[in-house]
Amino acid sequence: MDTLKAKYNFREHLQPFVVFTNDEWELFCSYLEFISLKKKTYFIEAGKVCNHFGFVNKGSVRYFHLTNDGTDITGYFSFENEFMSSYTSFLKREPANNYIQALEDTELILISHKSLQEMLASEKLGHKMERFGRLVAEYYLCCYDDRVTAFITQSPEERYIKLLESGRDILRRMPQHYIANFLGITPVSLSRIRRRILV
Amino acid sequence: MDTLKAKYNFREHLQPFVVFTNDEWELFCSYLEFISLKKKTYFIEAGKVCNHFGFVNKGSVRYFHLTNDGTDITGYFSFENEFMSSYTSFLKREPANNYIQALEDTELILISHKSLQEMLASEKLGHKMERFGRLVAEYYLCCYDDRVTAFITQSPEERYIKLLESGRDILRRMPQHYIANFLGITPVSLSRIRRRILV
DNA sequence: AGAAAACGTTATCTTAAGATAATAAAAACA
DNA sequence: TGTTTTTATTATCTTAAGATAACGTTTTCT
Repeated sequence: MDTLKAKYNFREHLQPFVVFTNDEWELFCSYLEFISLKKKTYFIEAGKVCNHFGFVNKGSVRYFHLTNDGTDITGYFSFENEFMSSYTSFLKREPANNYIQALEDTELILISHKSLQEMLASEKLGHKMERFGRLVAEYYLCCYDDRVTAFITQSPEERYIKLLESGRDILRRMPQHYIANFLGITPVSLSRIRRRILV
Repeated sequence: MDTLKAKYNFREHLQPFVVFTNDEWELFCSYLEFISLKKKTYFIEAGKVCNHFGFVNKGSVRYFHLTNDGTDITGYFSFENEFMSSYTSFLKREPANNYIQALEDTELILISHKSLQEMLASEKLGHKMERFGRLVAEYYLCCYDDRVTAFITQSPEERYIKLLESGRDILRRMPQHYIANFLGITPVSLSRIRRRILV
């Protein structure tokens, strides 16, 4: 991985959340880790504590759950230039209840929990990192809020149509059965919905 | 409302998120507003921007959506000693898509968006308020994450049983048709589920 | 206390989702 | 290139959820 380019790209995509001075940026970068994940390998597995918060520099990942009867249910995706973590596990220091798997060869920029704590506690970066953390959490909170609202106010068909209208990457890049899981239905059911709304 | 007692209680319940020195606390308090909400009145209505983040000192509130065909769908509740806001609207400064209504005579401690911005920008409170905001957002993020996971991995019946096992306040204090909405199903359907699991 | 509203259950009917299996097409791979 | 594997659709059957209405009970209101 070209870490120089990766850093540059990361800084770019951090702008909506935090803008660093050059000095701060150098310090911040000293905490970063860069890893590559081969297709189909795991970033985190259920039962293990997620120790990193990440940024997808290249590639994409899939979040999924394994239910008691062994069914694989996809809950979310992160594409390049998006954050990625088993966030609840990372924050609570509890075992994750989901897996995160690379869907293609993927480059990640990681911040370990320990590094984050150090930055939060540091004189130079602390304040800015608190803000960064707040804005990231708020951003995802709003996303989750939308999603919960969709589950309680809309039918599966309505949720799918909304997703279509949103034009999100998911539609172009993910197989349909993952999308079905994401919408809270079975792949067979989504296939039927698609036929229904075509007529 | 006894604002002295309310402040004391608020400080107590803020502890998991932020611990203020006495000086900081005085300053913080100078930004607070105290209001009482009569039963059935609204804290926020859909279409209006939510300008306050609140804490329920006494009473309880219900969050609900009105769908296009006029159906009222309850999405959430806040009881005493919990936070309360149309958070997405508050954060994004966009019109809310939901209502928040007092279920009984309710006492609220409020922070206006303007006050919060001032605190965040202030020398004395800024850093601590960033952290406070971060921890609150993270807390709710985890709650939402659980809820979304329940929607995609569990059946309505399983969700209800989990709720039963959780022993949450909702069960004791909310009418069943609100609980049904909260679980993403109709009241009639919840009634059937209850009968099913009794046998 | 009496009237009105809200609530929970039940019944009926309709609709759609889950489970499962078969099939065909597309993609991955080796 | 030829072979798996993955994917999407379709069919059948079963199950449960939505819509609606009726009913009795409880709660709220005045």
